[in-house]
Amino acid sequence: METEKQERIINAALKEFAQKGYEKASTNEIVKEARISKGLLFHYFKTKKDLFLFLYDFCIEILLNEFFRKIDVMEKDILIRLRQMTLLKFDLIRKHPEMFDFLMVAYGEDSDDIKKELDERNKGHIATGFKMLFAEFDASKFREGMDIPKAIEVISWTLEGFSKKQQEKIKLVPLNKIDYESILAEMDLYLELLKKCFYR
Amino acid sequence: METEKQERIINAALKEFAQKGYEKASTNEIVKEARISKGLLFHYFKTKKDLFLFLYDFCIEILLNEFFRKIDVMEKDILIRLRQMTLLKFDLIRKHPEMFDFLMVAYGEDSDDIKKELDERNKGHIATGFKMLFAEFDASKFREGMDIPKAIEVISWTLEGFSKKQQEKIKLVPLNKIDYESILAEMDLYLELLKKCFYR
DNA sequence: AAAGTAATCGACCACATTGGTCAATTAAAG
DNA sequence: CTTTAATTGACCAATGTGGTCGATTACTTT
Repeated sequence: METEKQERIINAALKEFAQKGYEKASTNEIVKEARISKGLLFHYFKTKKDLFLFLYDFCIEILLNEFFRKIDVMEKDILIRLRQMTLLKFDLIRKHPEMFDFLMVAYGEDSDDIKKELDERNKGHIATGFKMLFAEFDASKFREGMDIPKAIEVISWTLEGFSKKQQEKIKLVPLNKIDYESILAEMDLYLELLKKCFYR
Repeated sequence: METEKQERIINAALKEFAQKGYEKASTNEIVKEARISKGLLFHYFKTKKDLFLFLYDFCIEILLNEFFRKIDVMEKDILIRLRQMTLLKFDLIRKHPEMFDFLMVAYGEDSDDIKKELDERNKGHIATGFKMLFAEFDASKFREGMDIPKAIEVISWTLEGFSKKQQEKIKLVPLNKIDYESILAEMDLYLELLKKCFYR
């Protein structure tokens, strides 16, 4: 099958699911957007559920792989590591916005039809990866008497809050002229502030 | 009309809208849950839209009023003020969880049918209230050379992140035995940490 | 060229659900 | 006893659903 048609189907489906969630998403809309017939869609994916779960695995595979491949586990400075993770996240959103949106919606999905399958898959991903990200950092950089786990949480929440704020701003601007440099610079101001507070 | 029946209708509608959003919410489900006839619902609220907007105004009135009535605008210590606001939010969620959930969903609603009306209303609320909350605090408490607006954002994001974390925990526990004291105590640890960093 | 096979189509289906109506019944008030 | 208000639920046209299937097209293989 031509890869271009494949892409059309995948993109159409991602978009539809991301926009409306599993149940409200319409296979009719998907085939319309992908410019294929109803029959073809159900020829390749036997059911709506199959389609959804295929997309899920597909996106996880790509996004998570890219994330873990690029991350530098040798970096022992937790502040830099968190900064790096945030940057990676930004990149993924920029490069694969549809996949990212889809996964976000899938994560919050609670339709009985797919909940079980989704939970199973998540156990693997979440448990496997995200513990590793905070392991073996250099605790000696923190000030004495500092509650380090709490400090790390504060940093994470700050980065998260900042990201969300930027994400909302970006939605209102034409994509071609977004000044990533200045966003990055601003983020570093927050990190500098926290560094002065938390580090020796 | 009996207040008890009123409450049944309101609660049923809040629950349904909060659960499924405006469009997916079913008037049939609402009347079933409220144990009234279809006709009666549309006798009081001419359309689904009317019902939704009534609920919105109803909840805003109650929750926002309660919030602004209880908040102490004389408190000049921004850390204490933010702490207070978080506590108030906790209280509101505990006392009116359905209303809170409903407003959260309503806030993210983007159905064409109601978007216009919702935006109009929001302009008023958001603009009016939330600027005031950060006005006239005592900036002299901060360390010299500190970027105060950024510091305040960090505090806000921390409180937000902490709240969300607790909210998720709470969902998994039977409501009767939640230890609010210890949650509060833990929150104060974060605030203490930030105070040491940001204040003189 | 013929035969076979895989890709593709779109009309069609049975079914569920929707927001909303309305003539009729019951309950309350004057 | 009459008037008025509250309340019912069967009913409606419309829309949309996920999925099927026999027919058609396009491509290979013989």
